[in-house]
Amino acid sequence: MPELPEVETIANGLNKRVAGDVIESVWVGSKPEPLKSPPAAIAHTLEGARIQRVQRVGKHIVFSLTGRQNQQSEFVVHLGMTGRMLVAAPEAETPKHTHLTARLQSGKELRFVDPRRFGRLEVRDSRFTGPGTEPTRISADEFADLFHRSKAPIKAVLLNQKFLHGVGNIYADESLIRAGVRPRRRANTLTRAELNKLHAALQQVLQEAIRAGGSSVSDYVDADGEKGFFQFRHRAYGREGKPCLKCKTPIKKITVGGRGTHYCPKCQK
DNA sequence: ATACCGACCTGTCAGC
DNA sequence: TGCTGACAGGTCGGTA
Repeated sequence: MPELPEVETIANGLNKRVAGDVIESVWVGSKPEPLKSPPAAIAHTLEGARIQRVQRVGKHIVFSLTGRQNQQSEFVVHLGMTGRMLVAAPEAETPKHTHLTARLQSGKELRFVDPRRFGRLEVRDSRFTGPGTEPTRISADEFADLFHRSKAPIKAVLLNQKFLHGVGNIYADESLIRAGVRPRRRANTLTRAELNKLHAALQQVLQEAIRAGGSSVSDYVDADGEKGFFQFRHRAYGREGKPCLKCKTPIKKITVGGRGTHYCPKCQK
């Protein structure tokens, strides 16, 4: 489901609602799939801990915790395709596919729900910095350095979290159409001017999407149950057959790196 | 080293 | 109405 702007929106929403709260008790579902840490370790780290703050790192939600003995730890959540972190009243019905619930001192309940179980939960005592570089902060020079050597299609490189973390299928397509670059172009064939354009386009798209609260494709909602509205500003993603907003040429859909990929055959070179 | 491809899961929707 | 298959915002590990 969620890429950088959606995760950022969710993390900010969670931060507003649970920062400062204390986790009193934790229930972890028995299915091992969504867990990267053993259930007992998750429960042990979370119970009694105070949530200092909630932030986004790449596509991950990071809860910074202080334990009973003042020890620092982190609870790292990856939502996969369909994961959700919800803050609910305890009496609210528990949704299907709930894998973790945490009772908070304030009376609220934090819930992790994930039908497809592609999400991951992990506790750790060292700081999580993510697999790659933050696309929102990278400079044009660093950006060019990162990409100019790879022979993979530029879209595949944008999706590779070890380079930039946080960019997913929607924002890869949206930044490429804004930069006028075809998704199948080998990264090392992009000129410096094109890389600069792509760098600017990506940062602009991410910023706009964050301001819009993310893209709600199908059923995405943030921590408050609010939909984002960046989907109305998509130029490529989900617009197969519809006219390009610039030149009216129908948007094409192909597969790149195994992912559905949308682009304008005329505007993108 | 690099790059495809299936696997991991469930839900939804289009087509028959 | 109901079945089947394709597809979905992500990542990992295997194979060529």
